[in-house]
Amino acid sequence: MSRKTNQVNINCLNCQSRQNSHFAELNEGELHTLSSHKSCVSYKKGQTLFYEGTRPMGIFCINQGKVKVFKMGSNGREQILFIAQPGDFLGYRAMLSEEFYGASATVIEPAAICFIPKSDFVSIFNNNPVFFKKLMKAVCHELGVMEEKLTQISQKSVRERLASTILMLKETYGMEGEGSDVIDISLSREDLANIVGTATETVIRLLSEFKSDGMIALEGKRIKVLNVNSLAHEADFYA
Amino acid sequence: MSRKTNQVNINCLNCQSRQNSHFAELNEGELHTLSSHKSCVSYKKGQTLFYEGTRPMGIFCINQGKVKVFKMGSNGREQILFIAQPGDFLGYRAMLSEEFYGASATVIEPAAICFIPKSDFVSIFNNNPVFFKKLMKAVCHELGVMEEKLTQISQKSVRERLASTILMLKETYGMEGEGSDVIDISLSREDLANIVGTATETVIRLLSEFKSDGMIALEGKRIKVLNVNSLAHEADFYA
DNA sequence: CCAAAAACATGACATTTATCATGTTTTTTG
DNA sequence: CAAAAAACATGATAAATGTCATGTTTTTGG
Repeated sequence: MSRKTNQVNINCLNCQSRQNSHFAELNEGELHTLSSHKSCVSYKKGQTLFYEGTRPMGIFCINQGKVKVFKMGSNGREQILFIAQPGDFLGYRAMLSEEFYGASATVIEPAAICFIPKSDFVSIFNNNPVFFKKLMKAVCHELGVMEEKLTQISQKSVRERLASTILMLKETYGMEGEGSDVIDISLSREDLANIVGTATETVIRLLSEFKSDGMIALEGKRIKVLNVNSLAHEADFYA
Repeated sequence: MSRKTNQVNINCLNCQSRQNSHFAELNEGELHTLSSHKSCVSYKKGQTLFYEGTRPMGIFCINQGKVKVFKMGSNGREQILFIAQPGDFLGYRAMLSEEFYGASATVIEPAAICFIPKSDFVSIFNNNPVFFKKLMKAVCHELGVMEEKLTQISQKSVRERLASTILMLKETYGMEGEGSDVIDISLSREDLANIVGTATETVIRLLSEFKSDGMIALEGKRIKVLNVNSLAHEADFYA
């Protein structure tokens, strides 16, 4: 029985992660529909939820852990589009546009993730226009975010983008209270490079520079932000 | 009366451009709603429909002409997100996510464009779930396209992106039948650079190279595609 | 717990691409 | 139509970044 994935028992009704998700305001009946055919599984780092080019069969709802969503370029390098965390769900974009997955999703921190078949998900929003509108609003927002990323990557230097990415990671994955300046996410230098859109060596070099300049500290592979202002300056939030 | 814009009379019911738009399948009553408070205006090259950072009040429906949608970077260079043509409508993304415009829209070829107030547009999809779903599908598709663009701009060289852009422009704006290899859109070298995400001089230089290599011909500022295969090769559709 | 693999780090170097300068051609407009 | 402005074009140069090579450290798996 050396299975890599294992069933886990997660109840939508009292799922903590649901509070931060688009599912937050569903009623009991709808939650029951969601649960009726779902399967919940624990994943190890490195396991893949779905691959670019395959057909979506439902959505992945993240209860615990982190997942990178990325496209593979012809040079074999990944471009990470975003990093999903508990409360996010994945795969609905391709499902709603009735296309194959445009990206792959791989676990980067040990995760518990539920899979909800397409039909159940569809029946929720078919019967709940308010939910569907919230979903629409979310997708539209996402599109705006992606347009902003495109502009950044096109116009800013790697140095600026790295500084900006570090600040974003701190905001999004920084810990609460004490140690809130430590970026609490296990990202390899390669993954970081694939967010920024550059070579791994370049990220390593620039991190060293930022460290010499006292803007960050490197605790193993964790990054601690020491000086938000000068990082923001590097990120060209003014110039 | 030296007004730069002039009213024009466009009837949604027999609007040719509507056939290629998301409005294609609306019924007569819905078209009447659309028309009830709309205003239709002709625009000259260079006029701006809306500015990044302002509040959307409705949607712009393009009857004739072409419009570039772009974000302004801190360096003052534009990043063109896409070029809208008859049948497209603009501004609904920000409206649906209830945000300010994330981009500006400026006419690049003489245009006739209708403005439909938010309330009329909203009432259409509030009463027509099928239409709303089509809209959702379109936004999701757009998001996929934008993710693809992000990956391209992050991973491909300027040369590859220019070749790829030329092929895309030919597909999208090439003329019908005779002369289908001429890109029928009035784009300055600067605009082209702002699509590709590079400096104007670089585009000019690369166009010269492509010309020397017999892949394109330059007829004034128009680009004629001579060899699709070698352009596709430059665009790295294989390697 | 040890060997193997992966990740991290740094140097040397080549290449791409941006920037600046300058001149020509085309387009716009009074 | 002529002057002015904008767009196009090309050269010279510098800076940013990718690539390759190599060594060290950390992590992983049997």
